[in-house]
Amino acid sequence: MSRPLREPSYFVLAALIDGPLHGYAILKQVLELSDGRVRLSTGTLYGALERLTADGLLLPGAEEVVEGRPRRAYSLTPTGLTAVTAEAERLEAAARVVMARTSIVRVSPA
Amino acid sequence: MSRPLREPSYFVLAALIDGPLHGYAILKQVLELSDGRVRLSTGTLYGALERLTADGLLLPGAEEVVEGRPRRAYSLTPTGLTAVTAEAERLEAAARVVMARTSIVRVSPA
DNA sequence: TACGACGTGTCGGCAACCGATATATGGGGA
DNA sequence: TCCCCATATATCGGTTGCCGACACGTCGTA
Repeated sequence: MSRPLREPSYFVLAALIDGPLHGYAILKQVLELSDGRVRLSTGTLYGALERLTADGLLLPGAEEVVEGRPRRAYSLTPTGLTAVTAEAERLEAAARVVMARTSIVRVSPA
Repeated sequence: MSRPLREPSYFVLAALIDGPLHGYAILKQVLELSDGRVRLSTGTLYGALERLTADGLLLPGAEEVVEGRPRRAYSLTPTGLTAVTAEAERLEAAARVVMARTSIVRVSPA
Protein backbone atom coordinates (compact mmCIF):
# COMPACT_ATOMS: atom_id res chain seq x y z
CA MET A 1 0.00 0.00 0.00
CA SER A 2 1.42 3.31 -1.06
CA ARG A 3 1.03 6.83 0.20
CA PRO A 4 -1.66 8.99 -1.33
CA LEU A 5 -1.02 10.47 -4.74
CA ARG A 6 -0.86 14.20 -4.86
CA GLU A 7 -3.19 16.04 -7.15
CA PRO A 8 -0.86 16.52 -10.14
CA SER A 9 0.21 12.88 -10.23
CA TYR A 10 -3.36 11.73 -9.75
CA PHE A 11 -4.55 13.73 -12.74
CA VAL A 12 -1.69 12.51 -14.90
CA LEU A 13 -2.85 8.95 -14.31
CA ALA A 14 -6.48 9.95 -14.78
CA ALA A 15 -5.67 11.53 -18.12
CA LEU A 16 -4.36 8.21 -19.42
CA ILE A 17 -7.38 6.07 -18.57
CA ASP A 18 -8.86 6.58 -22.01
CA GLY A 19 -5.62 5.65 -23.74
CA PRO A 20 -1.97 6.62 -24.18
CA LEU A 21 -1.00 10.26 -24.55
CA HIS A 22 2.29 12.10 -24.84
CA GLY A 23 3.41 14.71 -22.32
CA TYR A 24 2.07 17.84 -23.85
CA ALA A 25 -1.28 16.18 -24.59
CA ILE A 26 -1.49 15.14 -20.94
CA LEU A 27 -1.13 18.79 -19.97
CA LYS A 28 -4.18 19.70 -22.02
CA GLN A 29 -6.18 16.65 -20.99
CA VAL A 30 -5.60 17.36 -17.29
CA LEU A 31 -6.73 20.92 -17.80
CA GLU A 32 -9.90 19.68 -19.43
CA LEU A 33 -10.61 16.89 -16.93
CA SER A 34 -10.19 19.27 -14.02
CA ASP A 35 -12.46 21.84 -15.62
CA GLY A 36 -9.57 24.25 -16.07
CA ARG A 37 -8.46 24.13 -12.46
CA VAL A 38 -5.30 22.03 -12.68
CA ARG A 39 -2.62 23.56 -14.86
CA LEU A 40 0.51 21.43 -14.62
CA SER A 41 3.89 23.04 -15.07
CA THR A 42 6.25 21.09 -17.27
CA GLY A 43 8.55 20.68 -14.32
CA THR A 44 5.79 18.90 -12.46
CA LEU A 45 4.73 16.89 -15.48
CA TYR A 46 8.02 15.40 -16.60
CA GLY A 47 9.09 14.80 -13.04
CA ALA A 48 5.86 12.94 -12.40
CA LEU A 49 6.14 10.92 -15.60
CA GLU A 50 9.60 9.76 -14.64
CA ARG A 51 8.60 8.90 -11.10
CA LEU A 52 5.37 7.14 -12.02
CA THR A 53 7.26 5.13 -14.61
CA ALA A 54 9.85 4.12 -12.03
CA ASP A 55 7.00 3.07 -9.74
CA GLY A 56 5.55 0.85 -12.45
CA LEU A 57 2.35 2.84 -12.89
CA LEU A 58 3.21 4.07 -16.38
CA LEU A 59 4.80 2.50 -19.41
CA PRO A 60 6.64 4.83 -21.79
CA GLY A 61 6.43 4.15 -25.50
CA ALA A 62 9.14 4.68 -28.06
CA GLU A 63 9.97 8.20 -29.12
CA GLU A 64 8.51 9.05 -32.50
CA VAL A 65 8.73 12.16 -34.59
CA VAL A 66 5.47 13.77 -35.71
CA GLU A 67 5.66 16.79 -37.99
CA GLY A 68 9.24 17.40 -37.07
CA ARG A 69 8.60 17.23 -33.31
CA PRO A 70 9.62 14.39 -31.05
CA ARG A 71 6.97 12.70 -28.95
CA ARG A 72 6.82 9.97 -26.39
CA ALA A 73 3.48 8.45 -25.43
CA TYR A 74 2.82 7.01 -21.99
CA SER A 75 0.25 4.37 -21.15
CA LEU A 76 -1.24 3.17 -17.87
CA THR A 77 -0.09 -0.18 -16.61
CA PRO A 78 -2.61 -2.46 -14.88
CA THR A 79 -0.92 -1.43 -11.63
CA GLY A 80 -1.39 2.20 -12.58
CA LEU A 81 -5.08 1.68 -13.28
CA THR A 82 -5.50 -0.06 -9.95
CA ALA A 83 -3.64 2.73 -8.17
CA VAL A 84 -5.68 5.55 -9.64
CA THR A 85 -8.93 3.71 -8.97
CA ALA A 86 -7.97 3.05 -5.37
CA GLU A 87 -7.00 6.69 -5.02
CA ALA A 88 -10.37 7.79 -6.35
CA GLU A 89 -12.07 5.71 -3.70
CA ARG A 90 -9.89 7.23 -1.00
CA LEU A 91 -10.73 10.72 -2.22
CA GLU A 92 -14.40 9.97 -2.26
CA ALA A 93 -14.32 8.54 1.26
CA ALA A 94 -12.44 11.61 2.49
CA ALA A 95 -14.93 13.92 0.80
CA ARG A 96 -17.83 12.09 2.43
CA VAL A 97 -16.37 12.56 5.90
CA VAL A 98 -16.63 16.31 5.55
CA MET A 99 -19.84 16.44 3.57
CA ALA A 100 -21.67 14.25 6.07
CA ARG A 101 -20.74 16.71 8.80
CA THR A 102 -21.55 19.92 7.04
CA SER A 103 -24.47 19.33 4.72
CA ILE A 104 -26.83 17.32 6.88
CA VAL A 105 -30.16 19.02 7.27
CA ARG A 106 -31.44 18.30 10.72
CA VAL A 107 -34.72 16.44 10.41
CA SER A 108 -35.35 15.74 14.07
CA PRO A 109 -38.10 17.85 15.62
CA ALA A 110 -37.37 20.97 17.60
CA MET B 1 -7.79 30.46 -3.85
CA SER B 2 -5.24 28.30 -2.17
CA ARG B 3 -3.43 25.17 -3.14
CA PRO B 4 -4.99 21.84 -2.29
CA LEU B 5 -4.71 20.64 1.29
CA ARG B 6 -2.79 17.46 1.74
CA GLU B 7 -4.46 14.56 3.44
CA PRO B 8 -3.12 15.08 6.99
CA SER B 9 -4.07 18.77 7.07
CA TYR B 10 -7.44 18.02 5.53
CA PHE B 11 -8.27 15.50 8.23
CA VAL B 12 -7.12 17.84 10.99
CA LEU B 13 -9.67 20.38 9.80
CA ALA B 14 -12.29 17.67 9.33
CA ALA B 15 -11.79 16.49 12.90
CA LEU B 16 -12.71 19.92 14.20
CA ILE B 17 -16.01 20.33 12.38
CA ASP B 18 -17.96 18.92 15.32
CA GLY B 19 -16.23 21.23 17.78
CA PRO B 20 -12.88 22.16 19.29
CA LEU B 21 -10.39 19.47 20.24
CA HIS B 22 -6.87 19.48 21.59
CA GLY B 23 -3.95 17.95 19.70
CA TYR B 24 -3.94 14.47 21.07
CA ALA B 25 -7.71 14.19 20.70
CA ILE B 26 -7.37 15.24 17.06
CA LEU B 27 -4.99 12.34 16.53
CA LYS B 28 -7.63 9.88 17.70
CA GLN B 29 -10.48 11.60 15.92
CA VAL B 30 -8.62 11.53 12.60
CA LEU B 31 -7.91 7.85 13.08
CA GLU B 32 -11.59 7.23 13.64
CA LEU B 33 -12.85 9.45 10.82
CA SER B 34 -10.50 7.81 8.36
CA ASP B 35 -11.55 4.35 9.46
CA GLY B 36 -8.10 3.67 10.89
CA ARG B 37 -6.23 4.61 7.72
CA VAL B 38 -4.75 7.97 8.65
CA ARG B 39 -2.43 7.81 11.64
CA LEU B 40 -0.83 11.24 12.10
CA SER B 41 2.61 11.48 13.63
CA THR B 42 2.96 14.21 16.21
CA GLY B 43 5.48 15.89 13.97
CA THR B 44 2.86 16.18 11.28
CA LEU B 45 0.15 17.19 13.71
CA TYR B 46 1.81 20.04 15.55
CA GLY B 47 3.39 21.31 12.37
CA ALA B 48 0.00 21.36 10.72
CA LEU B 49 -1.67 23.05 13.69
CA GLU B 50 0.89 25.82 13.59
CA ARG B 51 0.64 26.32 9.87
CA LEU B 52 -3.15 26.17 9.71
CA THR B 53 -3.31 28.68 12.54
CA ALA B 54 -0.94 31.00 10.70
CA ASP B 55 -3.17 30.66 7.64
CA GLY B 56 -6.22 31.68 9.64
CA LEU B 57 -8.01 28.35 9.37
CA LEU B 58 -7.67 27.48 13.05
CA LEU B 59 -7.98 29.42 16.25
CA PRO B 60 -5.99 28.15 19.23
CA GLY B 61 -7.55 28.39 22.67
CA ALA B 62 -5.77 29.12 25.91
CA GLU B 63 -3.67 26.43 27.47
CA GLU B 64 -5.43 24.75 30.35
CA VAL B 65 -4.33 22.04 32.73
CA VAL B 66 -6.54 18.97 33.01
CA GLU B 67 -5.57 16.33 35.54
CA GLY B 68 -2.05 17.61 35.69
CA ARG B 69 -1.57 17.65 31.93
CA PRO B 70 -1.48 20.77 29.79
CA ARG B 71 -3.88 21.03 26.87
CA ARG B 72 -4.61 23.46 24.13
CA ALA B 73 -7.84 23.19 22.17
CA TYR B 74 -8.11 24.36 18.56
CA SER B 75 -11.29 25.42 16.82
CA LEU B 76 -12.19 25.94 13.16
CA THR B 77 -12.54 29.51 12.01
CA PRO B 78 -15.24 30.36 9.46
CA THR B 79 -12.44 30.51 6.90
CA GLY B 80 -11.32 27.06 7.99
CA LEU B 81 -14.79 25.63 7.59
CA THR B 82 -15.07 27.17 4.15
CA ALA B 83 -11.67 25.79 3.20
CA VAL B 84 -12.36 22.24 4.28
CA THR B 85 -15.76 22.26 2.60
CA ALA B 86 -14.29 23.56 -0.63
CA GLU B 87 -11.59 20.92 -0.43
CA ALA B 88 -14.19 18.20 0.02
CA GLU B 89 -15.87 19.35 -3.16
CA ARG B 90 -12.58 19.33 -5.01
CA LEU B 91 -11.88 15.80 -3.81
CA GLU B 92 -15.28 14.62 -4.86
CA ALA B 93 -14.94 16.16 -8.30
CA ALA B 94 -11.52 14.54 -8.73
CA ALA B 95 -12.89 11.18 -7.65
CA ARG B 96 -15.73 11.46 -10.14
CA VAL B 97 -13.34 12.05 -13.03
CA VAL B 98 -11.77 8.65 -12.49
CA MET B 99 -14.89 6.77 -11.46
CA ALA B 100 -16.80 7.91 -14.51
CA ARG B 101 -14.07 6.47 -16.68
CA THR B 102 -13.56 3.17 -14.98
CA SER B 103 -16.82 1.99 -13.47
CA ILE B 104 -19.14 2.40 -16.42
CA VAL B 105 -20.75 -0.89 -17.28
CA ARG B 106 -21.15 -1.11 -21.00
CA VAL B 107 -24.82 -1.60 -21.78
CA SER B 108 -24.63 -1.46 -25.54
CA PRO B 109 -25.24 -4.83 -27.23
CA ALA B 110 -22.44 -7.07 -28.37
C1' DT C 1 9.07 0.10 39.33
C1' DA C 2 7.99 -0.26 34.96
C1' DC C 3 5.01 0.33 31.25
C1' DG C 4 1.50 2.24 28.48
C1' DA C 5 -1.89 5.97 27.65
C1' DC C 6 -2.06 10.85 27.70
C1' DG C 7 -0.14 15.28 26.08
C1' DT C 8 2.92 18.72 23.80
C1' DG C 9 6.78 19.83 21.28
C1' DT C 10 11.42 19.96 18.12
C1' DC C 11 14.47 18.48 14.50
C1' DG C 12 16.48 16.69 10.22
C1' DG C 13 15.55 14.37 6.11
C1' DC C 14 12.91 13.67 2.06
C1' DA C 15 9.50 13.54 -1.75
C1' DA C 16 6.92 16.17 -4.76
C1' DC C 17 5.55 20.25 -6.63
C1' DC C 18 6.54 24.83 -8.70
C1' DG C 19 8.46 28.53 -11.49
C1' DA C 20 11.98 29.73 -14.40
C1' DT C 21 14.78 28.61 -17.97
C1' DA C 22 16.53 26.19 -22.16
C1' DT C 23 16.04 24.20 -26.73
C1' DA C 24 13.73 23.31 -31.06
C1' DT C 25 10.00 22.98 -34.88
C1' DG C 26 5.97 24.76 -37.45
C1' DG C 27 2.45 28.08 -38.74
C1' DG C 28 0.35 32.57 -39.11
C1' DG C 29 0.20 37.55 -39.03
C1' DA C 30 2.40 42.32 -39.31
C1' DT D 1 11.18 38.88 -43.08
C1' DC D 2 10.51 38.79 -38.34
C1' DC D 3 8.20 37.81 -34.36
C1' DC D 4 5.12 35.44 -31.67
C1' DC D 5 2.45 31.59 -30.28
C1' DA D 6 1.36 26.65 -30.01
C1' DT D 7 3.65 22.40 -29.90
C1' DA D 8 7.01 19.41 -27.51
C1' DT D 9 10.53 17.87 -24.23
C1' DA D 10 13.73 18.57 -20.55
C1' DT D 11 16.55 20.42 -16.34
C1' DC D 12 17.29 22.94 -12.07
C1' DG D 13 16.92 25.22 -7.63
C1' DG D 14 13.76 26.60 -4.17
C1' DT D 15 9.85 25.73 -1.18
C1' DT D 16 6.43 23.17 1.18
C1' DG D 17 4.60 19.87 3.97
C1' DC D 18 4.97 15.29 5.66
C1' DC D 19 7.46 11.77 8.33
C1' DG D 20 10.07 9.29 11.85
C1' DA D 21 12.70 9.82 15.75
C1' DC D 22 13.49 11.93 19.75
C1' DA D 23 12.61 14.63 24.07
C1' DC D 24 10.02 15.89 28.20
C1' DG D 25 6.51 15.22 31.62
C1' DT D 26 1.96 13.37 34.09
C1' DC D 27 -1.16 9.72 35.52
C1' DG D 28 -2.95 5.04 36.34
C1' DT D 29 -2.15 0.32 36.99
C1' DA D 30 -0.03 -4.08 37.29
